[in-house]
Amino acid sequence: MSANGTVGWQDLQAKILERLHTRYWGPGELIPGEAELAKEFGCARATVNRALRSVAEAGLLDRRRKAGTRVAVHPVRKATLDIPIIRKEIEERSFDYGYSLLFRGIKKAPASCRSRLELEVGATALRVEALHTANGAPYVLEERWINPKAIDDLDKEDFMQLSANEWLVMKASFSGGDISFSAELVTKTQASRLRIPEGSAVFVVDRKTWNKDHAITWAKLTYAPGYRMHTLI
Amino acid sequence: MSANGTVGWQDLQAKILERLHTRYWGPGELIPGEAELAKEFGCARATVNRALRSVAEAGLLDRRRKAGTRVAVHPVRKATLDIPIIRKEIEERSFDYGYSLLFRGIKKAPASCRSRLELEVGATALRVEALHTANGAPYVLEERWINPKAIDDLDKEDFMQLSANEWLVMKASFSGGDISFSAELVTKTQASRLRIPEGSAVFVVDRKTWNKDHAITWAKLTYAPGYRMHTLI
DNA sequence: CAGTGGTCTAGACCACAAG
DNA sequence: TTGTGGTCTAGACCACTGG
Repeated sequence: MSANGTVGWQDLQAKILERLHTRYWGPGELIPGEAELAKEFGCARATVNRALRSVAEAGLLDRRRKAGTRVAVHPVRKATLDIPIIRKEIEERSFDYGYSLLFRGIKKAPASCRSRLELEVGATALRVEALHTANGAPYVLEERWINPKAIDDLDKEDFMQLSANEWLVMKASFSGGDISFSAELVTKTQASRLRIPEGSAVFVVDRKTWNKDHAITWAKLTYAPGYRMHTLI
Repeated sequence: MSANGTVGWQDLQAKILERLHTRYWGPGELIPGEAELAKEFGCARATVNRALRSVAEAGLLDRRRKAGTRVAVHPVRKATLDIPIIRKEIEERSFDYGYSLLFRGIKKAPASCRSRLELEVGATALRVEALHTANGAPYVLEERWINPKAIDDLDKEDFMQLSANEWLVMKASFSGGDISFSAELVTKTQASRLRIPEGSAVFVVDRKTWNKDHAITWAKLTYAPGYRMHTLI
C-alpha cells in the first residue's frame, strides 16, 4: 500500500502470491477475472493486470483470453541468470582480473564450427584462445571461433590486451544467442592451460550469438573446478 | 504496428532495439526521455514506458529517476531458465519417465544440511534418495533433506510411487529458493546408482527452497553425463 | 458469438536522486 | 529544487478463443 492509500501492483502481487501459497486458490483452479479482482481490491483493472501478469511470468499462473486465469498445476519456475562479461564477473567477486592470449589466427573451420556459424565447407574463421585469471589463478578458458564475414576490422584487433569476449560486446551488438551449460572432463590441453589435474570435472558454457540471422561467434568457456553458477528464484 | 494504426509497445521495443544495434544510441549514451520519445513516435508515454522497461529488464538499458535512461555500457544479459519438475522435464523430451526410491528415513542431519535448513545441532531430518529414469536409463539422482518441522503429514508419505520432488511441489508451495549449478566428479556410490563409470563428470544442481524464512528442503540433483541445460537469450 | 485478457490513451500524482 | 522515471486511473477498443 502506497502512502497515497492506493493499492500498488506490488502490493497486489503480494496478496495474490499469498492466496497461492495458502492454497486459497488451489492448483488448477480458475481465479476471478481482472474486473472482479479490481472491484474486490479497489483498484483499476490495469493494476490487476500488471500484478497478474508478473505472477504469470514467474510461471505460477496460466492466463488465456476467454479461458481466464488458472493456477498452474505444475509451476515451471523461471530462474534468471546474469550473463556478465568475464572481467566484470571476476571483478564483482573482488578478485584481480587478468587476461592472456594463448592463440589467435585464421584457421580452417572444423565441421562443428561450420554448422554453428553457418559457414561453407572449406571456409576459414578466426580462432581465439585465451585465459582469464582471478588473483593470478586460472579462472576460465575461452575457446572461440569468430565469423570473419560478420565483423569488420577483425584483422585490426590483435586481442593481446582486450579479450575477444569484451571486444565483441563493444564492437558487435547482437540480437540473440543460445547458451548451454554442461559438465565435462577436461582435455589434456585444457588441463595444462587451466593448471588443473587431468580428469577434473569442469563446468562448460557453450554460447553462440548472432545478429539478425547472421552468426557472429561461437564460444566455449571452460571454468576451473569449483566454479558455481548461482541464482535466486 | 497494430491494425489500428497505433504504435504497440512491442513495435516500439523493436525500434528501440534497432537503435541500439545500429549504435544510433551508443554505449553509455543518454537517450531522450519518455515524454520526448512519446511525441516522436506518436504514442502515449505509458507505451514508451512499457517498451523501455522491457528492454531495461533485458539488461540493455539503465534507467534511473532524474538521471534518465542510458545505454548499458556492459550489457549484463539475462537468461531465463525453466525449472520444471523432473517428470515433466523428461516427458517433454519424449522419454518414458521412471522413478525408483533408493532410501527413505529419518537421520541425524550432517552439518552441511543443518546450516542450510537452519537446524540445531543433533537435530534430525528426513533423508530421501531416489533415481529418475528416462526410457529406463538413469537420468538424474535426487538426494534430498527435508525439514520435518516445515511439513505436515511427512510421515504419511512413503515416496514409493511419487517422488519427493513432485510431492513437495504439490504439498508445500514455496516462496523462494536458491539454485546453484556446478560440475563435479561422481562419487563411487553415485556412479553405481547412475550406472556410469567412476570418474565421470556430472552436472549438479543444488537447490534450497523455503517458505517465508522457513527452510523446507535442500536437494542435490546429479544428472547423468551428457546432460545439458539450454536456454535462449 | 461473447467473455476474457491485452493493450493504448490522456491525465495525474508521486518517489527518487542529481545537481 | 526540479527533472525524470514509476505508477495509478478510468475508459476504451481489440484480439483471441472457448463454447
